[in-house]
Amino acid sequence: MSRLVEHHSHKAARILDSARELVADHGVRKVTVSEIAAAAGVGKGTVYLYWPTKEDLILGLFARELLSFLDELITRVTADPAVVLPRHLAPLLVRTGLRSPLARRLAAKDGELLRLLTEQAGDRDLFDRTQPSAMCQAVMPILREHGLLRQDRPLADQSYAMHAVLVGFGTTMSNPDSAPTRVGDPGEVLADTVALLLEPAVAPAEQAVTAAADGTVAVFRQTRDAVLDLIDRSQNLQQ
Amino acid sequence: MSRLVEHHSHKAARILDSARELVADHGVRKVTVSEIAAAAGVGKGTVYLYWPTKEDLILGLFARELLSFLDELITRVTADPAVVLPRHLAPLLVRTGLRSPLARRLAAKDGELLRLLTEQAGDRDLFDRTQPSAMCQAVMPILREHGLLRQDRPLADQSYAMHAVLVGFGTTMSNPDSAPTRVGDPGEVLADTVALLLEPAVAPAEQAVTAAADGTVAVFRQTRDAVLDLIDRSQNLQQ
DNA sequence: AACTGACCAAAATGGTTCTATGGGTCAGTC
DNA sequence: GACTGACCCATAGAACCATTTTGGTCAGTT
Repeated sequence: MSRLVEHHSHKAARILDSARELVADHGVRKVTVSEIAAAAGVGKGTVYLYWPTKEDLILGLFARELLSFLDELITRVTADPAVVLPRHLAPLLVRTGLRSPLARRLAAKDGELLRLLTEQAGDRDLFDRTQPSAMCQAVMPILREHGLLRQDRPLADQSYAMHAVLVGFGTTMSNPDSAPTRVGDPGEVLADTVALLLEPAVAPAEQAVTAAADGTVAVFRQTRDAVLDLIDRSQNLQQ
Repeated sequence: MSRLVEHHSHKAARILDSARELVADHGVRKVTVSEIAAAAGVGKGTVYLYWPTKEDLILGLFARELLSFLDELITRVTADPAVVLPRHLAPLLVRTGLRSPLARRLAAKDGELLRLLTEQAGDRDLFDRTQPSAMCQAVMPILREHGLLRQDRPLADQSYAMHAVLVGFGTTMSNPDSAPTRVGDPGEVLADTVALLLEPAVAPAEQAVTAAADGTVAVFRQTRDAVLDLIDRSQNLQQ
């Protein structure tokens, strides 16, 4: 039984789709519940059947984007454990992040969205866990433990560098005009950068890669569960 | 004969010092010419003896910060050509940038300062030239030409990667709380990152390093001249 | 010549009043 | 039970106006 209201209600699904589109285009502050309802082809009261407040709707929206993000990561890593190799993981994280419209709005400093995400302690905790720094902190030790990272540098330095590289490439890839040169595929440059920086000279055994993939997926699943919990909290109780 | 008015007038020097401090603390919009004059211990009319408008004063301020930045780079590279090695140059650029209060305000999106710097075409050109992307675009080909960069990757990719790394480390170093781990000296991590990423396996000859340093200093001098030209334009004609 | 600060006029600001907006509710409908 | 949209009321925003502020000037002083 799915915990997502849109899996049980077509109208709820349409409300979320409309909300996502409007908020991505105009930002939280500029979008009204009336507009969302109109775009979804439902009455305004219908929105309040599913979400207690506008704020809960927006939180639920952001949480679903995170869910998609995590599901993409989990799906890709489960299908091919080699995806956790830094050269594959870094471009995947950045590319998937860049395809998340609310995350991009957040990165571009949408004040109202940031305020919503950080005013409740529980929500802030989740928000913090989706930042590149938390991802690096959680995942890098696992990669290191299984030999996917070179062993001749301190892990703390490697985590810091990975974080800085993700931030730098994420920022530059989201604003190509700021880049000094045009490159074919920035994701490939990132892959190469991370490979040179972090990967060992000798490729790790397949078993080690698989073990690292399992560990990484476990972390992603934990975060995913926390996201589902937030979604539960933001919806009205289902009958 | 120096083109900087503060080298000829003690009062002009005090005005600049006061302006720098006030703008660094409060931002352009919140600071008045009266406050600057009072803090400098001069009459308000005195400010207009040296600068035609408030805007010109602020532009002159920013230009002087750039001048300091460039002078620091030129001084260090001239003193020790090895400073142009990527492992030394990258931390130098980031550290020196982080010690520039107006540049930091700009990075933190001080709207009024950004508006001032970009509304005149000539000023915008200069502003653009001080961005990391322009620096990379101008300097990387020189390093490559003299063998300071590995030759097994396209130069365009290397420039892009260097830019992304500078942006990522600059952003993270200016906001340590956002980092995943505490590291002793982030500048050292940056140095190591850039060395692994860009430097050739075999260290270049000393002559090559010196030649690269000369070429790099020439580029910095050109930018420096442009900055001096802007300073000239922002001051009242000297008698 | 260098400098000052009173002065001017334009712009900004703060306060008040009035109108518009929008989050949320709920009686009525299907 | 699911849904609707008129309605309510708190808040935001617009318009207006009086006052204050500030960029820039310049007659007078040293």
